Amino acid sequence: MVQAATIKDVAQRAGCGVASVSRVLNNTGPASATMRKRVLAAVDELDFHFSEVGRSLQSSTTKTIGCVVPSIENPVYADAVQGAQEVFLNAGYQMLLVCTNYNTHIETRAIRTLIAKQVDGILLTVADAQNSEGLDLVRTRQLPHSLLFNEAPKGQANWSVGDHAAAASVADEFARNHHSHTGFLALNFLNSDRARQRYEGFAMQCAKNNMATPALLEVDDDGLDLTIHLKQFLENYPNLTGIFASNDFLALATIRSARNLSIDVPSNLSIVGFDGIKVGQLVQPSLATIETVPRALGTGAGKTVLALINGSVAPNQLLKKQRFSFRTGGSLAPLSAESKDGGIVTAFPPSNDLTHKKAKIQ
Amino acid sequence: MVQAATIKDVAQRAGCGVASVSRVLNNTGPASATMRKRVLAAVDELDFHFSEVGRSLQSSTTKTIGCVVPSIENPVYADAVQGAQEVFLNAGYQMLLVCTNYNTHIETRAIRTLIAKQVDGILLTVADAQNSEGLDLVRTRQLPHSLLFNEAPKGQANWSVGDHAAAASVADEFARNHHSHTGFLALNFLNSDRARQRYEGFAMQCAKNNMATPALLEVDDDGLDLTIHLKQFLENYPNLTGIFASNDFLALATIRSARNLSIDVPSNLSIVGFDGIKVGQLVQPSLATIETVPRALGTGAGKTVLALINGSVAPNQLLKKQRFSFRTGGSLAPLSAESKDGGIVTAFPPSNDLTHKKAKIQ
DNA sequence: TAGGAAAATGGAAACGTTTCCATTGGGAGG
DNA sequence: CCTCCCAATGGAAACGTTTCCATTTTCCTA
Repeated sequence: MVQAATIKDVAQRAGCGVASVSRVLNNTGPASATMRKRVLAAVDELDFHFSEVGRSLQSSTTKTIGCVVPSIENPVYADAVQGAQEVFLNAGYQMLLVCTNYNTHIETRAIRTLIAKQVDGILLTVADAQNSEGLDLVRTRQLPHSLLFNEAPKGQANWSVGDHAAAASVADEFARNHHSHTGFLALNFLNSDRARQRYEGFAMQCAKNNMATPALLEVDDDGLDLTIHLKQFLENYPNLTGIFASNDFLALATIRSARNLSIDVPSNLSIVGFDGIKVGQLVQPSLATIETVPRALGTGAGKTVLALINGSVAPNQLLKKQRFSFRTGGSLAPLSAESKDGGIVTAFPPSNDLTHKKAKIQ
Repeated sequence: MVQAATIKDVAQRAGCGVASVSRVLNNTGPASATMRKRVLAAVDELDFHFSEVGRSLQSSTTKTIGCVVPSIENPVYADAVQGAQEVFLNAGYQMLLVCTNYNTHIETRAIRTLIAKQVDGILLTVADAQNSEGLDLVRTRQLPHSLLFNEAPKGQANWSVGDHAAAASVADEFARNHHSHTGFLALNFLNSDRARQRYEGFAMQCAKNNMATPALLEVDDDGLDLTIHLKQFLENYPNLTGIFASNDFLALATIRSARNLSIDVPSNLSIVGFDGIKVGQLVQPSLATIETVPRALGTGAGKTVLALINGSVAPNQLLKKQRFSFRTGGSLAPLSAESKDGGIVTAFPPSNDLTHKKAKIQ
């Protein structure tokens, strides 16, 4: 690490005081033409650049914004993060990124560190917005911030999908296609308020549509092979004709597992995903899903934080209808009369056990 | 923004000098039991936390590492970034992330800013490692750094796939399957040294295998609809039986476009991708591709930078064979004898065939 | 040419740490 | 009881900026 020149070196070289250097370089306050020339020359010779650390200490602003998300391996978060990052960069800010892996302990510690680093603002997706130590810290310091993907209580800044309503619309689509026995497939159900809201929205709307309460299947890793889980799930719930997967990867993995089990999608089983990732449109059958706009959420939340920082007016939140939409796809088809009276059930003989107990499969 | 307490406030409250506070809190130097108690009490009452900015200024270390990549919308980079980020976090460092969108101007500016912020190290994927202003800056400052995905000249730190060799192995696979007329499909060909290296490695090995020089098709946006491009490409090169796409998304998009054109993959056209993204295994036909280990590259490069920072020994680079491997998949099939003597050529008539009749296009 | 206002300039304090060094106080050994 | 030593403690400098304010210089005008 070669030692960088400081403003003192420049002053010495230019034969002036540090104040003059600062004034010239920042164009603040008066300076004679000769002084300008001398300072600029010295800067050039020494390849001087300001130390942002010194500046931050003096100005108590770091031009840095924190961003906390569960994981950018999920393209939804990745897109949002990238969108926010671009907004920040254009405004002269840089972004400190932390991925928490849905671990609240990491989440809290990360937020603490970001505060200690004196970020000017913070963007965050927490595991549970109702109960987040880190979020409380941010709030009590009144640090400019916006939630991302999490819904916030009363008028607090947040950019979210509207998981409850979106999931409800999936129930409506199943109803429109005459499915009445459905399942909900979740990953990280315990660690994410979004997954829970999706389940609740879905279940609520199923009830409204006089459909059966959806059966719940939790999986705890996103390994690709759901085949065994799916087989067991379908054995436990032989009437099932549709599955709502809480994200598109799960949905695609389910389709593939169904293929392994020789269950045709959609004629024997309909699948709907959530998120609207790009590949969903490339595959065969194409994936019916909730299409979301993660990038727009990211840029929106980014702009909100910037507005909070410099006291300008925040951009409008997205209207409800712009936040998600149902995307039709080949993985969801109307339930045929044939299927209804047993077409697929032959493969999964009805069991006597009609109770909807939770199918938690390790 | 509520004003945070400083070490002076703590000292005042505890009725001691700031030096004592520092000693107690950092466990450096002696302190009496009563002093300890008083300081700790004051810290508690004021909810004091050190300002990392003040610390950085004094210690000239920021516990921050920069990371510059083209885009985390690409899961390959996202995985690598996340891996590195975890390594950093475990070592007590945080990560400043910048996405350049393959724009060298942004790349250079970002690196400049990171240096001004006095990051302790930097991880970077540049557009062209042979000619990168930003990389030069990093090198002349002797800032601890590692390249990621870029290959570096002579013993400089880098964690890369080995694009040339990997692409060569694709040529070998095509040869093994009796394909001799192939195409190379590239995105960002002009902006990425990786894409060029892949093409070169592929072309070189094609030549070694006595295959035709691969036809090159560049596309300039990653919109999903390659159909028109593909149609034209196949018309221009009617003998083509295999396409090597420079990443898996392009490969999947190509398969889908082929489907639109009623060209069956793999019986009429074989496709091989690059990267080995997860969904490649979920789709039908599964994607033959070069499987890479982006996460391992990210963690490796992260550890290398940390080692460079604290002078310890860097982890071993991955051996060549561990960096990539060919993953077989349903999208690549042997060219059948039938096809060879005209079976598929009906769909792709030789240039002397005037009919140019293709199976149901568009 | 003297006077004065405006322009130019530099010194120093402040931001929040750590650490060097000097000072204080207490206890043990003579 | 006096020394001496060591533990404990606090003051102050240093890190790299910005900015206030006092001082010097310049340049007009009377």
